[in-house]
Amino acid sequence: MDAALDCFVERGFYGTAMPQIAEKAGVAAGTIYHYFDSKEALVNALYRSWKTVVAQRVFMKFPQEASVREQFRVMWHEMIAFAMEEPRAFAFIELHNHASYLDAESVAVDRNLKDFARGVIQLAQTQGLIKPVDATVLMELSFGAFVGMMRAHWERRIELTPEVIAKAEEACWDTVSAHPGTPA
Amino acid sequence: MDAALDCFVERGFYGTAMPQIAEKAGVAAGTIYHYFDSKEALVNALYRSWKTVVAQRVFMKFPQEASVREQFRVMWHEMIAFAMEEPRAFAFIELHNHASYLDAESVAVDRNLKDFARGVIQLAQTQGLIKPVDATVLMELSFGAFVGMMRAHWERRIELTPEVIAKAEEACWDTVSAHPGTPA
Amino acid sequence: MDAALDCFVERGFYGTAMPQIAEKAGVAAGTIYHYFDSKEALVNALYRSWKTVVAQRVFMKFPQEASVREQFRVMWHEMIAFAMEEPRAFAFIELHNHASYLDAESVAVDRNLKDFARGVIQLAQTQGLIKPVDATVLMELSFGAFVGMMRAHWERRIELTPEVIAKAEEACWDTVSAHPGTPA
Amino acid sequence: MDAALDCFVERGFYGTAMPQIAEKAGVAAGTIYHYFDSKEALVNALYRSWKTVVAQRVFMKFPQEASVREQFRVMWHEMIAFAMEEPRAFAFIELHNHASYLDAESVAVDRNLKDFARGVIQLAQTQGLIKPVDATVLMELSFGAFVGMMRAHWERRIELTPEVIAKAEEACWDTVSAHPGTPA
DNA sequence: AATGAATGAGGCTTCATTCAT
DNA sequence: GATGAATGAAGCCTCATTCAT
Repeated sequence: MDAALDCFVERGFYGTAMPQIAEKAGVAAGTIYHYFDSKEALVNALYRSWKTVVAQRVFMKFPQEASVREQFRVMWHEMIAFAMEEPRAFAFIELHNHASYLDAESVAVDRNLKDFARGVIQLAQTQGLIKPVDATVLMELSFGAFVGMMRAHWERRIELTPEVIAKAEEACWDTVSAHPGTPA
Repeated sequence: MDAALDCFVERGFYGTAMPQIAEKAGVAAGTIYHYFDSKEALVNALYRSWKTVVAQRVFMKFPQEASVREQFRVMWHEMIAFAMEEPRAFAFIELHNHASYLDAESVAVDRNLKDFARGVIQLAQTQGLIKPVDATVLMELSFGAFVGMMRAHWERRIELTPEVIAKAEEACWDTVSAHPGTPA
Repeated sequence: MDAALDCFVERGFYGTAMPQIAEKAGVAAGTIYHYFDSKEALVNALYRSWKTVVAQRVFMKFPQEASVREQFRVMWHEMIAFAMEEPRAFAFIELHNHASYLDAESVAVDRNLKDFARGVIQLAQTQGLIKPVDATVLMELSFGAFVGMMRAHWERRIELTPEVIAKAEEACWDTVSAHPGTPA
Repeated sequence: MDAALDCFVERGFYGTAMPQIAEKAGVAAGTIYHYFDSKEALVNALYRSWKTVVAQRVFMKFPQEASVREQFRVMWHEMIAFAMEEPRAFAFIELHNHASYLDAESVAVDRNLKDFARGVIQLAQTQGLIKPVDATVLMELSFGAFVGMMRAHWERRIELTPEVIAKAEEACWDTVSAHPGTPA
């Protein structure tokens, strides 16, 4: 249900009432329960659905054979592209704290993408291209920087032109690179 | 009310019931209303209170005369120190999306610290020490990286040893530095 | 909701709890809110509904062509009939002070009937049949006398036999008549 | 407590909170309980106090030796005078339905004045000066007319000039008089 | 005597969920 | 499959009352 996304983005899980979602969707309140067992089931389905979309995009576009620098760039731009095309979905999955109602499966879907990214980093570390720091830390720093930028964009505190995006990507590469500042 | 912090951290604003807070605080539900007009007033007071603590720490310790590199390091460590000493407060103010219930004053307090950080960055940019990118973007990237790391720490996905912290700080400096990789 | 009438009559608007109404109606408390937005909406709907019933009765039965004396008698007996047939409704709309929660529309409905009655009096004054006193004053005196009698009846301090009613009607006619005491 | 009068007049007994009364009185909430055992005790004390004032006025001024017509006039004007001098007190005791919280003593005080008035009427009836109708009915009609007029005055729907008051008094006399329309 | 913080029951209202249609 | 009225527990908040100061 796409209406649920709107509601959850705006007021969070607990702040959203099922009748509100139903109204925005143009259906009766009871109808939702034909498709989802409960409010939690709905939010988890929504979360998994969008997390999977992101993962699909990143996995599909990931250039296995390209250089690490290029791989980083592609992943980064893919996530930006998603965040720009589906701002509400991005805000929902990344700008809210879901800890208290996500089920095991949703958590697993989330870990999937992060594990993949960490794997890429770890591989690159063996080649000396990435800083010799715990890969999870680097991944979180890098992803956190990205999320921070997108949050500012969501709150209209910055404007993301292609140039800004490119510069920000370089800056994030510097975050993880073993040889930052080196021309791509 | 310190009990409110616990509750809000765990389940967010809408997910927390006033009686829950009262019980955790060991007082009657009605008592809270002697000190706060409403649940919203409470969450705003809490938010402002802790945001102010962070701002105080950063402002007090900020080395006006030191090098930009040193200034960055101090600010970063000051925030880390706060996040480690008051993990719940940090999780509350940075790991949740407060957009729908913060009042104007709370928003202003938040902007205060960010404006300060941006000012520091802008000044350093005139000296050519920081990347020539929109200062807000750099600030959000850097702060976002920090928050991302702390979120991973909060979720026990990474462990923050002094060494990891130092390395992470360097990585974040590389994010904004015009000459990353240069020894401090 | 007819149960609301019972409750409001007995303890007034503020003295009545929604759950009490729900219980008396044999429904759940929440059910009331499918039909009325709030307690105030409920009391206003109830007030308007009954005021309209009274107005309808008086308007329908009003003998446009009859003598003023006959018109007065008809209006008076129509109101008595209503008060006797629907004692709770009458007690609710006339024996309570609604000032603090009636909305504009409810006030308008009320004014409707009083304007009509005043108009009748004013017309009769031009014929010299009614005392040359401000029509509103006469109307309020007359209606007040009626309400006073009904209040005493409600409180079981008097018994209203047909004979008493007829005598009271005559007395009230004397109140407004320019030639009281004249045989009808 | 004079502040209580203001509150009760405006929103009734159940609609008024003790802290509101305390605030308006400029004292602490607890202070009220030094003088009154409960909210009900307070409202009953207030009711009795003012009812007694009215009774005192009427009894004191009642011209035992004068004509019935004069007695009626005096009682009527005495009540008008009270209602004009203490409009809030009058509105409180006569414009609200107190049935659900008045105690036995308060009811007795009320009955006192009405019994007196009825006695006067009954005596006059033996002289053939008053209509041969149940005395209580006549008394309620007359008093109801008075209250109706004062309610309209309270709601600013009429203006009570001395002339209007005199005319209204005559009209009310006609209500009860066995020979209405006869010059005083 | 006066205070006002504290209480906790209870009031109004919302909401996730059910179920007869 | 879809509806939406109904439910009743639970949420936010108020309030009469108490009591330590």
